[in-house]
Amino acid sequence: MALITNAIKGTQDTLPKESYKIQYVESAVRETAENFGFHEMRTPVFEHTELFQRGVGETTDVVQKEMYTFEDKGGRSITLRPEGTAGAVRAFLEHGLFNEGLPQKIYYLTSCYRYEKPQAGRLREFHQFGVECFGAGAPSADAEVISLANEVFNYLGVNNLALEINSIGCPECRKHYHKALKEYFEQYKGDLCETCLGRLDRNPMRILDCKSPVCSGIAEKAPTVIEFLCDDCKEHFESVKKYLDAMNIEYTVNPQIVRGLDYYTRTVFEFVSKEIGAQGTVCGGGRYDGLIAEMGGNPLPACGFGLGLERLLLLMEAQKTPFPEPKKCDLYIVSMGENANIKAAEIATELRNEGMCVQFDTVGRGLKPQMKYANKIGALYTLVLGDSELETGNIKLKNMETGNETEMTLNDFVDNFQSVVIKDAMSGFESLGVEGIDLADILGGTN
RNA sequence: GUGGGUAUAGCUUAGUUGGUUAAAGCGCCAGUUUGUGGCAUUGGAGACCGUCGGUUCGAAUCCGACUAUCCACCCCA
Repeated sequence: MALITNAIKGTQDTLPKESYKIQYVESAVRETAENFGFHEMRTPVFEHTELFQRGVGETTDVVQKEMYTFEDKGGRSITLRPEGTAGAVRAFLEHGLFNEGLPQKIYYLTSCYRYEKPQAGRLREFHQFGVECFGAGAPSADAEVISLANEVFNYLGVNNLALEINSIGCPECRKHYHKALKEYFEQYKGDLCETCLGRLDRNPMRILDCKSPVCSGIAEKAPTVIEFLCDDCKEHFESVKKYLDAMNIEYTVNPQIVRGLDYYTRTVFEFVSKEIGAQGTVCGGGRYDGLIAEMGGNPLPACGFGLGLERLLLLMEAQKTPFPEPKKCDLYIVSMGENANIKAAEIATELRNEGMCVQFDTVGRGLKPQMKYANKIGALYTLVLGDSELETGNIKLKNMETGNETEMTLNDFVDNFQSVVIKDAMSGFESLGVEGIDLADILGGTN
């Protein structure tokens, strides 16, 4: 296939027949975030490369080998954001949001870019819903963001997600832990895999994450971070758990969780699924008390998470989670001849202004193909408009589901179509035994 | 970056031990019905069989390289 008709490796198109699903997910996360008092922040897709080097951490894989970095025409090194937190912190500092009352609770829905080899649940362009809670150091903040993610899953009806939490402590207790880990792993120096040997000096915590059976076997008996937490960190972690219990959120403590971004401190967590392949982390996050100071601000605690929308969609597909049906065409006007088509345009404009979805012929086809098309797009009603209708002013409105035709004058139709549709929709719902219909829903939220 | 699988129409696939015009279903367009969709039926459009090279009288089929894609490692959402 020609280059220009191929999307870039690791990117995806969302086609019109699928887009209602992602729109539904987006509206769900927005609504949930707003209910928690978080407000949207939008930042540019690209930033100075240094921002991510500093924020995400020079030694991380993300920075070392996965960034889309290029030089712009002014000679600046620019990078497409590989994650959302660094840019959010930058904007927080740049606009002095710390002066607008703490905590500042923000969320974002953005694309992220990482140069990785694509596989199930891993793309080069992917989309994240993320939240950040700036200036909140109490354990209740950790629980709050976890709870927000949890509510998103509840809202969407996603289940079988395991919440795993851990505390990796503050820099002070981690220093002691690193030392202990190194001592432990050095006993097994001969057995560790090559990558883990390298990790031994740089960051022994990563060995805990190794998937090699030998290393993970050794890691199983390694000392856990939790044993090395200082009193403050220990108390913080215990308190987070109390909040989670109070909020009725199930979790397991997994001492093996080590996040790959350098900025995390204390609480880290993941929501993990076994149903979407090897990349099972749908949502990951935690506390990053050192990051704001690292970026040049006055020290402020913070926490947040990132949630992969593609992975969430994969999970919903795997679980056959129902999506609300997308809005269909209320009326298709089958027109014959130019005069009728012009009249159709006039009627369509009027009804569209009332919030109805109305379509008419733009191809120049005959009656039958137009009927077929109306059927294909799922039009609820059709109305045939030809010379005789224009002359007499009488029309037949056809309900495409039942096939019933109702005779009326064209003027009556234009005035009353909206209420006809509503009445039919109501009776449809009643026959299903559904109660408490919100009129605004039926009208597509236009009133 | 390292492995493994796959590559035939828009989609899902068939294609014999290599044999001449590459097949079907769905979808698309149109007719059967001079003004009424779904069902049925008939016809039509649509594929240099991923690309390049090799073996052969002859390659969708065998071999090689490349590319793309999927899955896994690594890492992460």
